Amino acid sequence: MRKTIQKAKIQECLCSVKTHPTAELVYKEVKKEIPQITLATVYRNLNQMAKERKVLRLEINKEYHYDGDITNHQHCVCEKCGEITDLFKQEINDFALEKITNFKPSSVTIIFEGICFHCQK
Amino acid sequence: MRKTIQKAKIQECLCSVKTHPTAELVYKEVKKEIPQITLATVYRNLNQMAKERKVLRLEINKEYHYDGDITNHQHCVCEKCGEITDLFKQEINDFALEKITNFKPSSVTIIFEGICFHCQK
DNA sequence: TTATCTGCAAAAACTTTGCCTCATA
DNA sequence: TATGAGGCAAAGTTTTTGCAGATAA
Repeated sequence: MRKTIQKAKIQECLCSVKTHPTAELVYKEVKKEIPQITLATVYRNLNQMAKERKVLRLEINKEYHYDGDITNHQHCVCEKCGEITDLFKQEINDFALEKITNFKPSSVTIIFEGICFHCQK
Repeated sequence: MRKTIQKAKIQECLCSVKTHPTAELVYKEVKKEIPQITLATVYRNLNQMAKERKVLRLEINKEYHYDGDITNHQHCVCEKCGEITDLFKQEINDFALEKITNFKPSSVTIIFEGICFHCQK
């Protein structure tokens, strides 16, 4: 895997936000600094990085969302506004992994769907 | 919501399998009994049933997979063969829901990715 | 130098939608 | 018989792919 400016900026972009952007959003952001970049390049790099577990890929509402934070955590998705927020409860993952048998998990994905703090008002 | 043969057969199909089929697979199955049925009808009904929480809709590998079992459980997805199996550990969901704050969850989705029992050999 | 990566454009895959007809209630 | 549902075809969205030229090592 060769170092390129595109790759570096994509990773930089993902690590600097907590919004779990889609490839499209990463593209728009990175394009500000590298105008000639294409969506295909963004997809290719994000896929590669996800495969190497350098970023997290979530499937939410029929789109891939990416997360630069690869520490174990969970996600909350608001059914009203669509916002994706993090929940850091390591013990949830630990508990879940403890219970599993007959299957060798390499990852656990835990997603809560519901109404976020703001939309509850 | 009006009763139709299509709807009934789709639900029947989902409830009789443990394979978490996609709309396409449900379509192929139901088509054996209702040859004139279309994929669009299957999608429309599955979406409706998912919204009414009569079936479960999972997003796995960029496809919707449907589950006729709406009791609380978890899913294991094999990274080799793609098989989706159920894991019934109610306590995992309970534990997860217990830990959550500032968010009103209506559902929890817990997916383990890894290598299934068969592919481990 | 050479193998990998990017940009561009086109294709692919999955899902939804519009419109008209049919059938349930 | 009135309205919701299905069939058909087309469109929409998101993601992937092939190829030729560019670039990192």
